[in-house]
Amino acid sequence: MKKTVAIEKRKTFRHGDLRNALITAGLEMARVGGPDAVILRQATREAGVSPNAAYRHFANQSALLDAVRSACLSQLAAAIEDEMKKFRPGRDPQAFGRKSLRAVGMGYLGFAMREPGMFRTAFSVPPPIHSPDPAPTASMGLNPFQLLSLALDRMQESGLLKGKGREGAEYLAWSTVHGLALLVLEGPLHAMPPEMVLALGERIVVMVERGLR
Amino acid sequence: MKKTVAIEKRKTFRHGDLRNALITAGLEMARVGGPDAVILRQATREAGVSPNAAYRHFANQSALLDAVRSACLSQLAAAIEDEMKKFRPGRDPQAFGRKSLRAVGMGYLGFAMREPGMFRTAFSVPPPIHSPDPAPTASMGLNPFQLLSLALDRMQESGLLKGKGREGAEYLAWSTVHGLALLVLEGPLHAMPPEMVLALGERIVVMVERGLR
DNA sequence: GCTGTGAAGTAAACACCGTTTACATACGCT
DNA sequence: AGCGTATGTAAACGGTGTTTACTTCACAGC
Repeated sequence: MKKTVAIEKRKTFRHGDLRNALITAGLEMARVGGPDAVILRQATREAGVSPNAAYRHFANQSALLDAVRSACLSQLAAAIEDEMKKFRPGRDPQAFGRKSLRAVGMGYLGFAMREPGMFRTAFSVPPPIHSPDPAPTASMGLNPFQLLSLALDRMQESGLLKGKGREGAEYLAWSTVHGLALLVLEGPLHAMPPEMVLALGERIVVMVERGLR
Repeated sequence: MKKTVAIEKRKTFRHGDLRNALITAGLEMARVGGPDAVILRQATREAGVSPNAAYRHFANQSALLDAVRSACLSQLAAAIEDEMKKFRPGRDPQAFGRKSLRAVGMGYLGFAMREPGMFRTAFSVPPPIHSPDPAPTASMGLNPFQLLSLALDRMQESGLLKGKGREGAEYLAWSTVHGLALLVLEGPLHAMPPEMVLALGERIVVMVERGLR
């Protein structure tokens, strides 16, 4: 059986948009098989191009993977945003803060379960630092880390988090959800049914909220 | 410069202990470079044996990696045990419970920082389930998960954890520390100085203890 | 003590991967 | 029109996992 609907041989010598085509192919491979599945030669094959053509657009396969990872991070951010947009400030600031934190946690975890390959790819190898993220694709333009910070800020503003509790709270909250996601995806919790995972997720967000203060 | 002190050509046709030799070589590769660095051919080379000889002892490279991962898990368990052995029951059961939980968390995190390659290997691909672990090397014969359960049991016995709080607490506590370890090892917290990581670790254990109840 | 049988090694090959070097094409600018 | 350069191709190299066919030798049973 042939993959990818048959690659029609293009007529033009130039591809026209090879760089994007490679990223798209890579993204799909990441979606299906995680970071180790993004194979440079395979991407060129799907783009209907010779293997080394890729090197006109990426220094090496690692650079391609970087681009794919960036795309994965964007999708994760978008998933979190979707979850956050369900709530508006309203008249109870504390409830808004809590709901924001919950949205980040569950959006994160939900994406990990819905798109394990992309999630694993997003966090495969070190993106040097979280500050200058070159892919703010999602509509708010914030990466997952910044979305979490936003939620924590809301909690602080509403008085749910006092001064000392706010410092570095990103790291604590993130660690918690990230850890659960990975234990479920590729750790010993692999066989746990999704509804139980989500229940754990709810509980873990509560634990963070209570434990941070 | 030659690696591994020069492989002396053995005189006997049989190697004698090839399986273990391959695991040992693989473990060292994992230590240095993580799961992706355990290369079957390289292992046979270091054992002074032809590449396909490995297939007399392992079905494929994945099977070799499984064995190496199992060894990594054992080392992690041993590191946690070392941390736990620093405390004995004493006359304050609650303090003992708290110290036990802290030992598990910090032992886990400390190993991750001291031996990133082994740690990443230990949790690379799914060990099907956590129950029938074929490598109880550490002296108590408990795997990391079981050591955590033990610590939580102590907290429960001492009254620090009431009935409902105890259920599934393993997953919550583990997620937290595991997440921090991975964010530090291969995530956006890559550049964080170790002392700050340890401080976060202390704080996270407190958060768990307080958040669980 | 001889033998034969099966476990444990070797040799050679295959397909696939990333990457490099040398060459071909055609786009777009002057 | 012509040319420079960005973008493609062809062919090759070394490394990987894996398979197939052959060789060696330790040891059990006569």
